[in-house]
Amino acid sequence: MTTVLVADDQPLQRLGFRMLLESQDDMTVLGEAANGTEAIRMTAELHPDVVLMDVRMPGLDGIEATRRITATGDRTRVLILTTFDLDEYAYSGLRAGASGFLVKDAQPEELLAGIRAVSTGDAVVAPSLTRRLLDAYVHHLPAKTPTDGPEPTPLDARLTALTDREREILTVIGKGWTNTEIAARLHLAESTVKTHVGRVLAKTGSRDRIQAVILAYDTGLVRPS
Amino acid sequence: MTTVLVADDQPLQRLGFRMLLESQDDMTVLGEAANGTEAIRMTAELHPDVVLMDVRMPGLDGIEATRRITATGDRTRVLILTTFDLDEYAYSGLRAGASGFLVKDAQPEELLAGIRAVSTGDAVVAPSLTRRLLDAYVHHLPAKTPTDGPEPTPLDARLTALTDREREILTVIGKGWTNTEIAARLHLAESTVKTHVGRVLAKTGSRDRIQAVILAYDTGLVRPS
DNA sequence: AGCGATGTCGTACCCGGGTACTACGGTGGC
DNA sequence: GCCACCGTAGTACCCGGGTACGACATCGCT
Repeated sequence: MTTVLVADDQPLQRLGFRMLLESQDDMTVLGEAANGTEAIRMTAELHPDVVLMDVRMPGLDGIEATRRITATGDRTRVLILTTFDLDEYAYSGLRAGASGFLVKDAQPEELLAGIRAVSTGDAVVAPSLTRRLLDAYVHHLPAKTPTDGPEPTPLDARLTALTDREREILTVIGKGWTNTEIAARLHLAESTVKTHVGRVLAKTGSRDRIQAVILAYDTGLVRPS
Repeated sequence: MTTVLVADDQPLQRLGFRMLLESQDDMTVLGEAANGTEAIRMTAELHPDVVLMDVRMPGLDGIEATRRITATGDRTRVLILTTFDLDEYAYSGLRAGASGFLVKDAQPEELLAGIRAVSTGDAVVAPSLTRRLLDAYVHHLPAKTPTDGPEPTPLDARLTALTDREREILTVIGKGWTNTEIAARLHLAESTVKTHVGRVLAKTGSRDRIQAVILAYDTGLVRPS
């Protein structure tokens, strides 16, 4: 059963979503939020699998709400919806940690498929956006461009939020050390290690140390031996 | 009207495919096969335009069935489906004469588009595979004419001790999947997953799945995303 | 026909990992 | 002087991971 929180300032729109989702026997709507602040509070309270997040809302908008929700390291995934396929929303939304970005005029089936996808950890992007998103992405990727070479460590944005100590912890996590080993070799109490690890997971949006290991490799913080 | 034969050992999966295909007014399902042998027999009998072929089936598997079907010189095209984007399957599948190779968790639209494509003689490959497939191809281009060397196994010695299934398990461990997720996506009991994981750890000399993740990355079994 | 390898599923048990708190000393900035 | 941040440490609790069994079906090989 996928639990969903609907965040949209339009009551009628919320009702539409609720009707659609409740018609599915594998989905249930935990609640409705009318703005970003409510969405954050209700997410912390109800822990839905997925938050259906409208971009335009009075007060705290959907992008900022997404950023704060994903920053908690909670298991909740955010699927952003907007009326228009404006690029800047998509970019900032996905950078804010959203698992997906769809346009509101999509087919109901697309929306449902999108919710199911993000609930299992996958990501979805509206087809109308995919191409432009990919273009922008690959424009940032290539190491084979002869122009700019001085990029040894383009670390993931998620790593910049870490303190030095936390990055150190992430490094040894990436080496496969257990909490006990970390405590022994760094002359710390195991409880302290747990505190650090917990903060690293929260800040990087990793659900467990395995995800953190993968992140360490993907960002190059730890290199294959 | 495109006629399709569905070959998959999972009744539920077959039902899903049938529902999807029958909902299209330009497609119809001629029949369902639960293993490779049945698929071959029913293909010879019904002459479908396309066979939707699962890789993993009891008895004769999808790859071998594909080989025998395409060897008949019949007009029937084979579109291979698998749960994972495992390279060896793709290689051997396409070498077996398949017209396409898609992953099961693709969007229904992708699947439908794929069926229509192969029915008209085109070929389709899952986006997640395209890159590696191209890499492999260009790697085969320079001066090498390998007739018997389809197995690029520079893998760590510890990996050779694993069975195919166990290597699959290690791959998804490397992707950070939990046992519960593995069970769900591979249609296995969690106890079975635990058994596999335990054997993988024992054979690779890993004390826990974190070490296994590291091994998967170090050997290149899983590549940084 | 028998046998080993492989894949599947189950139960029972223990332990490390992760969370949710609280707490306190040091340090640097304003 | 105060406060935000950081690093340290503790307790209590729950759950997923890993281990150790046993069991059964299929398949390939001899």
